Amino acid sequence: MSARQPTSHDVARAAGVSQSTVSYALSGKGTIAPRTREHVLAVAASMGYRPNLAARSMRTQRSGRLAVVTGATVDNRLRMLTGATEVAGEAGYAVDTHSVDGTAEDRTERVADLARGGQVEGVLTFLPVVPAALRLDDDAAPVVAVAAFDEQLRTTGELADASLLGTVIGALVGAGHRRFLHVAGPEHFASARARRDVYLAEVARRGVESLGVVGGVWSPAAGREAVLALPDDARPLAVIAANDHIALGVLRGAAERGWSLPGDLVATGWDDAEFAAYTTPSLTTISVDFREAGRRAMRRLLAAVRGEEPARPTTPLQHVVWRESTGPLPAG
Amino acid sequence: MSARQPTSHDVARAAGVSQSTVSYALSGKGTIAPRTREHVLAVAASMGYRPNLAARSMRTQRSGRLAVVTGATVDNRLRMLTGATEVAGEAGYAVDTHSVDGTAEDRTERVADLARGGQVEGVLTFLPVVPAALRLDDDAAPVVAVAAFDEQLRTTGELADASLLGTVIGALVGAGHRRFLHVAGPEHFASARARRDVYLAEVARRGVESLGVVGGVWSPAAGREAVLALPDDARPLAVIAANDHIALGVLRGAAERGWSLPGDLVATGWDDAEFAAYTTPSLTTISVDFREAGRRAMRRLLAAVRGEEPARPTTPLQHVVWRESTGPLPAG
DNA sequence: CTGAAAGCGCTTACAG
DNA sequence: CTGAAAGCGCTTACAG
Repeated sequence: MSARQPTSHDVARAAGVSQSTVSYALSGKGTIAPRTREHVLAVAASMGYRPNLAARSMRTQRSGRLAVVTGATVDNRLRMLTGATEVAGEAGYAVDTHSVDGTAEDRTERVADLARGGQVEGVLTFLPVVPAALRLDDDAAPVVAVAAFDEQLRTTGELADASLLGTVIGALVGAGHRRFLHVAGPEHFASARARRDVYLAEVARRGVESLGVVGGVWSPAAGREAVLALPDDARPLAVIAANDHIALGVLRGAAERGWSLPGDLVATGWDDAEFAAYTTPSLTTISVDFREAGRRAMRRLLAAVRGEEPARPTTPLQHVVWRESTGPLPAG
Repeated sequence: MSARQPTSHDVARAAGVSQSTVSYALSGKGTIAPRTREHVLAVAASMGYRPNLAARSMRTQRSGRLAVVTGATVDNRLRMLTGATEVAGEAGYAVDTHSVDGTAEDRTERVADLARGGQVEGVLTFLPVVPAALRLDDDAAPVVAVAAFDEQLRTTGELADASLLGTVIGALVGAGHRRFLHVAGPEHFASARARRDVYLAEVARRGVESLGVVGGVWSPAAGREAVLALPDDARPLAVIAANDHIALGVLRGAAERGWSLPGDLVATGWDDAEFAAYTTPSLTTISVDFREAGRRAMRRLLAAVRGEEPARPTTPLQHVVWRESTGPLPAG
């Protein structure tokens, strides 16, 4: 057995100073002579001293911990988590990951529990919650929901920004497409609702035909079934899928019917998943910088924890990537 | 402002007992009269009491925290993280997520830092580390590496188990295939090495031709380039890709050359990614239960933390899923 | 069966 | 500029 972690007391003894001097030297807070400070720092480093966070947390009454809530659903949350963890670490926070399943109400309850539990200073959730069910007292930790979309809740709306779909539909109309179909994501995702709403507004505004909105899950099966359910004379058709997984199912459904792209059908996805450039045909989609989204979400949570106003990021998180699944388009 | 979190002292006052009695009642450890215990529990619950983990940790000299190390790479780690978090939570541990980038040496250094830092009781890494570089003292926290493959390191070898590839190659040979190619994953992944080794052993053992081992990254680009680099007379060929992303690139490369599956080429992947059932043709692959892999990895870490022998799981984590990309096979 | 008390390792007024 | 001391909220021998 070797020695346990050195404490500030051990460092003090080795440096020939008092324990409080060690603390002041390390924090840089008190009025410490530069020579003393450097000496203490050198001794602490040579001993491999690391402050005990539990003790610090007890004394400061701040846990130094933030919770991030994720779920098992397959999507881009690991990249968001990566970005969020980076920013939290730079700010001196540890991130506790919580994996939550169940209904939206279950998840909301778990998030509320975390915010009220006093173990964390803030909660960032990557899963939709039900704002009306998220009853938090004044002393609960702040909650930031990524891509949630409600006034009561602090939110990072950028992932729910669907405005680029206007660009996509505009270009397809410009290329001669007159009939559209939307395969939507789950209703409780703000991003899915926003994409559906922009789709409906765009087809109405541009006076083109819509065969409606179908789907409701982030799954290739939804896209495949949407195409298989179409009448033969639905062609030519432009299918706007709410994400790349759904769009992949659209490609698959078209292949099963013997419909070819882009002649019978064109398709678009969302997210620029790793597979999107390698399907046949490759998928036109909207690329999203999820890692940066995670960074921004965490910055927003940190601002809430500190009671500051969050910085309003200006650079866009999304851009359109045109590929083969939409066929040739007029330049512009 | 409302009141801060109640402490065991507050509960004691409200229940008319001493603070130590509250502690014994909650932990169930001391010799507490059942009536007293129930009363304390009821009062604590009514006040919404939650023990301060920092204080507990300070007193018990155990942090109650485990670190999980992930990275930004796109793969199935979120599902593994989900499983690991579940098991840790059930065991009363909080999980700190650390996102690490850089070279294998950088990552190893970060993992070693975490193990030595004294803030966590154990470290689970989903990224490969360099065992030789992971110099840990006796008092460092135990490290478990998922799919690492070295004697020095505790490891969960199941994800690196490539034996099912023998089944796959056997069936393909039985169907008449005589020429194979392997598109491998990165050398520092134990799973990639194991798949390559089984591939080489199987083609040698069965006396079929191998065009070699190419690749080296978990990316569709590697699969696509491998196919584009083949001579025209490589057909008919069976391509064994180290994962589904690579296999997707193989499909794409074949499409670009005008080669059809399964006539000119058959292909297999690994992981059963969500897209694998929806490519055209759909992908024969080896399905892996990543969530269960995460659970088992965390159980292994918990066993190491407790100094126990880990349970040896018996149910398989992987199974072959035959789909269109390998064409029709003889029954059996 | 219950309570008084020590102590985990810090931070931070306060005294010198 | 430095040190002695209090106290954060628990757990756990120990005394009664």
